[in-house]
Amino acid sequence: MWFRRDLRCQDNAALAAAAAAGEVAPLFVLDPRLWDPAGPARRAYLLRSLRELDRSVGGHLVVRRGDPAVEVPALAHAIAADQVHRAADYGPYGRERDGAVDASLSEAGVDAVRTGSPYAVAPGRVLKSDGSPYAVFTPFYRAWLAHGWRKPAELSVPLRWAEVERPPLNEVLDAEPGDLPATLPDAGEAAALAMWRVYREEHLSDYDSDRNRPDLATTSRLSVHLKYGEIHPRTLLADLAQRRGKAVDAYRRQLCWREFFADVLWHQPHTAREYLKPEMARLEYDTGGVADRQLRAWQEGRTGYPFVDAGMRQLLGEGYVHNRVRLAVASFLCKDLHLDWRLGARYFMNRLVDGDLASNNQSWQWVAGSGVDAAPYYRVFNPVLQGQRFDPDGDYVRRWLPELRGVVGGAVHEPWDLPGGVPEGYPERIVDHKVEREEALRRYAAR
DNA sequence: TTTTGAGTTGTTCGA
DNA sequence: GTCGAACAACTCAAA
Repeated sequence: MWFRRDLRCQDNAALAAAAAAGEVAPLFVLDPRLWDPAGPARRAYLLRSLRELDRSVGGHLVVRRGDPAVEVPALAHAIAADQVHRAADYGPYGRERDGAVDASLSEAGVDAVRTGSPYAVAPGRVLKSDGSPYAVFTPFYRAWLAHGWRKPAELSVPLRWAEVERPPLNEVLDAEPGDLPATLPDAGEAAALAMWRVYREEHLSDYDSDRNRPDLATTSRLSVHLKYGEIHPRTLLADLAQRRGKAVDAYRRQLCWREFFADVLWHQPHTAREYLKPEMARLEYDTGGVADRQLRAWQEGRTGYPFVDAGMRQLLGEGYVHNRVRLAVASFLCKDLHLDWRLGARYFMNRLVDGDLASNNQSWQWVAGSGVDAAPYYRVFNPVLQGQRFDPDGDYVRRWLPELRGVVGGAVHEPWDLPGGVPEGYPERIVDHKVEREEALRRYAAR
């Protein structure tokens, strides 16, 4: 069983298929093509998740480093496996890699068996009546619901792990990188299931009303666990099906956004890095020394707009940002600083512990007006209003900006209006939102 | 086949 | 303070 982005044993269709075929040797390949660009937070998290997976598979996990097209057939040969099981991967690189691995397995006379995917509905399966893919979310959502999905996968026979000679995991796994966020979520399947259980019972019912509130703990924070497949969306959907209400519908709808973006990437792999709407690349962007300094201020959470800065400090501190705040900081980069969305997307992918190529890049394109079902260009987020609306008491801002902890209440969103002026140590605004909003509208209209 | 109307996570303005 | 319109353009499904 070749584990990739499905680091779990429960509700794992590929693992169930492997178990049904006989003794299973669990394998993970640390692939430099994925490891190198992952950034410190995801590297550290993956190492922790692999240790947890090793525990789940009774200490039998084999970890190898290198090109999967070499390492997977090599292990298959060494233990005389007749099948290699894996789930589907729908990313641009994953497709290419899996094709190469399948080819080398086939040469070696080993069956490559593909079962399941990281999604409830595999990308490419939901199509319009004319056979073309959806480009708007709501119709996709309706068709996705109508399409439906399988029940969680169950083992038909108990798992039996093959005894494979392997060096101790500590000798194979790298030391954790430096430059880590101060806190990372607990890794592994058990942690993911526990998170979901608590969320489902205690917070889900508030999801509809409070999910946009970064000051409250009202989102499930399962993104990182979904990213690494420590829990399958089908597991969540099966639980949701037992419940009724607007909160349940809203949560299911958010899961569908993840599937929608994966579907878009599947149909148009180049959108992982490039504009879905190429004409948007003609937009007039700021470049040069000032733009570089402003990008750095944004990255470090020193723009002078508290809601934006709190988000960027949360990214540094946790490798995670609340979804509402991701929208606000992304809008700020694109519309207030007039920078290319790809700069923001790249930085996010470097720092996020839950960084998912499809969700990250399609969402950035949505904000920039270049994606599917994109925000209209005149939809410019006002960082002060967003703060006042979604962090009314300023608790979220104070949590991440120690310089502003002395300010009471929602006034913290406009530190320049405080009686004593901007508190010591907190920067003045690097741009005037009112001016830059007009400038953004001008540039988008002129495109 | 063509038309029509709803949809898309926001802000600002003026009545 | 509240509310609807305006801010484009385009997809999609129903009529």
